[in-house]
Amino acid sequence: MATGRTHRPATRSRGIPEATVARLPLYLRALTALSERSVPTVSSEELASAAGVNSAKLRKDFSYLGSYGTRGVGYDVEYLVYQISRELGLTQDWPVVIVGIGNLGAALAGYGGFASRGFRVAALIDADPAMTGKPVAGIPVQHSDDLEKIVSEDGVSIGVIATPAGVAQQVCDRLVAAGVTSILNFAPTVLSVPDGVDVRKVDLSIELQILAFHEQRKAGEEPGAEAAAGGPAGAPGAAVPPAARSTEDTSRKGPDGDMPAVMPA
Amino acid sequence: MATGRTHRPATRSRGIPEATVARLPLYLRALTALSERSVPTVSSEELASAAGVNSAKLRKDFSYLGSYGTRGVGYDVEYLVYQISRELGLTQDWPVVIVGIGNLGAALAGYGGFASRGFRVAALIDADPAMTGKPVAGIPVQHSDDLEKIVSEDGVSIGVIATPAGVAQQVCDRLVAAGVTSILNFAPTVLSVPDGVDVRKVDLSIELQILAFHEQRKAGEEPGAEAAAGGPAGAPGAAVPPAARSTEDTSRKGPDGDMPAVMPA
DNA sequence: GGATGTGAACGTGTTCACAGCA
DNA sequence: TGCTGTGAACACGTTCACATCC
Repeated sequence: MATGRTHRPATRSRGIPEATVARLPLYLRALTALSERSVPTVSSEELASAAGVNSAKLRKDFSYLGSYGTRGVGYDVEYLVYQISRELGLTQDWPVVIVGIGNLGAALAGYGGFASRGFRVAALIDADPAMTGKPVAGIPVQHSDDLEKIVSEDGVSIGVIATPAGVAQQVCDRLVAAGVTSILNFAPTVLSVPDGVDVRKVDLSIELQILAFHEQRKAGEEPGAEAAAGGPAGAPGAAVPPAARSTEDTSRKGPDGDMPAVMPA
Repeated sequence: MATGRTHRPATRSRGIPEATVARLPLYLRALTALSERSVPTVSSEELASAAGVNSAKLRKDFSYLGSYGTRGVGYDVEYLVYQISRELGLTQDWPVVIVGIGNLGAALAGYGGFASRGFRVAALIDADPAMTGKPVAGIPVQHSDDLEKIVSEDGVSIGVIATPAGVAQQVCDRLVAAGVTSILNFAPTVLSVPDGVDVRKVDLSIELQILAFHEQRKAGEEPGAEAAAGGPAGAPGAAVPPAARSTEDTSRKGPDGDMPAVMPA
């Protein structure tokens, strides 16, 4: 969803579509579960429903990886687990640093899904001296003064930023300068990075806002729902609309609910 | 990215593309920052760069909302803040419950980005009796026995699941039964919900896996980089490849790095 | 002049439907 | 027969480039 840039437009190599790459982890998880239950093979139909996609998409996705699978039978679970892992680069060890050990950083440090997928938390880093040395999820927190040393000595190429927004860019700059080339950003800021560095972004409040959008639509369009009047339900006594257009308001073609007459300067 | 279903294909209403909706919160954040600095107007160019998108996309996005903006001048910051907020449904108050108050749940409870966007944490819910009554981020944790009561009494329509994967589906079922129609899921599971309920999913390990994929590519294709041999760098001593195909291995057209000869049953 | 707003071209992703193979 | 693998059709999203209006 938020990759900094697609590295090179289509560097010769058999290009796996980005949308497919984003689903491989989903398939991998479903396959891992099957593997643990010692299921030997799955059909595209079964696997698709376990992963929450439709089977045509799944087959298409797999076709980009190669012709694994057997017609009339399905896919060999173990074999697919390996192929997808390899494709994603999970057959190698990825040391990761987490910067910013608040509640979120701590949650990430203790998240089981990392270790089981080839990711190793190489270090936890925080700027607060009071945290230094304190173990979080069994790993002692190190001070951010040592960030560069940690990254370069451990050959870390993936960094996770879980700091407040205000310091995220400078943490990012230091990580990049020290050699990190992939960043997962939880701070609600747009990070700017040089070419060749990937940034992915996870934003909790954005997700909620998208849900709110759809939620609002439901209320407005339901056959016999809540206090639905004309347009999208007249908001109850909550946030006060900030301000309005200065000069005219003719020619505004805002579809409905134009503006409650208020005024700035 | 992971909406349960597009509610109704295109229910008469002026449809705002999903991709646009997903970017509105981004614009809103950038605009809010400008508003706080009392900037009166922005050009699409300036705003786009603050939000991390290109200006053509931004203008197209805004054109779906209506003709806000003035040719030759730009957009009125306050006005746009209001219009986008309204479009997203943030001018009303959304009570939210968070279920599962571990580190992640606590991080969410304390996350400033909620309150400032019309979201109100109505309740924190956890199954552990030892947590009950304990305040987290200033809000006392309630026991999950009371989930239904809390949801219905407070008119909660958005629920956040931050529980372990094992109980996520049953928490989800209870939330839905109690009246929740939008769910933000942090548990690494595919939730199944009835029609009309939206689910969005945030998965930490998936994001890392996507980064790993690109990271691996970089190493393999860089002009003069790391231990690059032929194909995508021979993985150092890490995860052992799980298993191989049973019968043949002719006819496999796995593009490269086919399989290290091992065997299941 | 200098910006927005938008049709048209393009590219990406999804779905259909069926050929091909075990 | 039953499933995978995939071309072709379609839908969605992005970018270009320019007409339009302040």
